[in-house]
Amino acid sequence: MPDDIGNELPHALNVLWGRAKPKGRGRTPALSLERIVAAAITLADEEGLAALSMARLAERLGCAPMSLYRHVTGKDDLQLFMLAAAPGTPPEFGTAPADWRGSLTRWAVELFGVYLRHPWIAQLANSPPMDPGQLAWLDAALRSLGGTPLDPRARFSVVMLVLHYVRGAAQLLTSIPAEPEEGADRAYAALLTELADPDRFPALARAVEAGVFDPQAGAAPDDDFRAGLDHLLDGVGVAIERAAGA
Amino acid sequence: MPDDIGNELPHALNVLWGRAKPKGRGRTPALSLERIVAAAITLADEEGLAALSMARLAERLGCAPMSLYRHVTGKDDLQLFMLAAAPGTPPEFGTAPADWRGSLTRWAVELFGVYLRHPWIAQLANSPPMDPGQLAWLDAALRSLGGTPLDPRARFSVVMLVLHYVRGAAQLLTSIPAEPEEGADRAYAALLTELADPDRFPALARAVEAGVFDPQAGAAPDDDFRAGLDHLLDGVGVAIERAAGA
DNA sequence: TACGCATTGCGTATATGATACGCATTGAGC
DNA sequence: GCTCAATGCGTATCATATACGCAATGCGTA
Repeated sequence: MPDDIGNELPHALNVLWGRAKPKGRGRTPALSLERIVAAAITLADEEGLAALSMARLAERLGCAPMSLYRHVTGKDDLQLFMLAAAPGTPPEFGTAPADWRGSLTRWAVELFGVYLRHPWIAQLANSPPMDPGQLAWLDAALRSLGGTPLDPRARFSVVMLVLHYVRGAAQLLTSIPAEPEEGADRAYAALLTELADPDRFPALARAVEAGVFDPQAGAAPDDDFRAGLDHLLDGVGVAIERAAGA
Repeated sequence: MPDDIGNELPHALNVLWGRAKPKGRGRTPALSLERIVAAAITLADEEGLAALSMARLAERLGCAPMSLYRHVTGKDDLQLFMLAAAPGTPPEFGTAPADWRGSLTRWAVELFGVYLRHPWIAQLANSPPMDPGQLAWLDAALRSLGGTPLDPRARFSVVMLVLHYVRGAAQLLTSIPAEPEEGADRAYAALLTELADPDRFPALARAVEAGVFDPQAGAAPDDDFRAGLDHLLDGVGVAIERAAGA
């Protein structure tokens, strides 16, 4: 790993990959990158990404806005750090687990939980993962397929498929307020009932009528997620059997 | 369809669903909602979502920034209009096409094209679709499954699965600059080669080594997309056969 | 034909936010 | 105790969204 890695890379990546300079003497830092990132994550979790401003973050940390810039080159940089830190560590399993489906399911469910806890991740992640945090998750997912006969390209394709599904499902779920809030908009289901004109949107109208959008009685909120995931993994199973037969 | 539909809804939705008031006399409008939305879409396409500001939009339209607010209540409103207009109309097929797989594939490929032409859609769409434009796409996808034995809930689940995949794949593709641009960062593949330490990320290192991230010689850019889509539809096929057998 | 007013266009002002720049502060090592 | 590097932060600037109200304008009507 040569040390000229990121001459043109965002500052955050250089730090995350351990190329921080060993600063010695000087004033004792009252702030630290870890504290800043942790506070930023908490703020985004509690009040949404739109509420995350340098000023409000500084307020929470009890420091002046400009103090943050000693640890972070800018807001983009901060957001990269947040993306790397928030997901935590992926589930552990060996290099070639016997039960690929169980492993990958666990991975997906845990990642789903991450997205639900930090909905802003989905709004932020526009660039491909390049930090150690996200690459660890990616590696874990690839490892879950280590015991299958799939070739590397197919494995990656499967992992991306699962990743996109997890992300999309979480984003959809967090964007729909579960209950008709006191003040604002009625429930999504009720709205669709009014808007889905059977002449204009026949299939949609039938779905609404069948109660697809009504909250399921006694169902866990991630039941729909699990059902879709199972469809998806059925397809992966087909590909695996095909590769095994070939 | 009662006319008190959207007392608490965003202004854009009321307009889109045809509840615009029949204004009569007055000064002849030099601006129109259509022109504003079209210009906003062009701007976002050409310079990215970040470059879309009311001031820059007004500049392009040759009007003062505040003039826009006569047609749109705010920037959020404008973005709703953009989301409704940009996708255009979905592919046409009957209520119960015989070839569900062909229909759904066509739908997915066309939607993929929409996302590639307008990458900002993926960054914007945080709320569930409620405008006629997006509901038309949703309806078309549901119709593609009209001839299958899947129940309504399963159909919706499948459509969401495809939608999430299309969105995620397009977002990933547009976020990676194909070639190492002159100025900035090297290609993603080269970067991963340096960062994927085999001890820390064994599965990822193996994938990199196998050339998963290298551009395929003589392959269309959407080949990877089609491959993933086929995996996905295999899973749908399994579900359909299961439902047919039951 | 001329007038009145509804409706649009826009100038001004304000609030919020990101961040460049440079000075003040402080504490570890000499 | 002194020095100086590194931190904390005050001030200023620029971009942006948008409230508010006046000015411009042309249709319906007298």
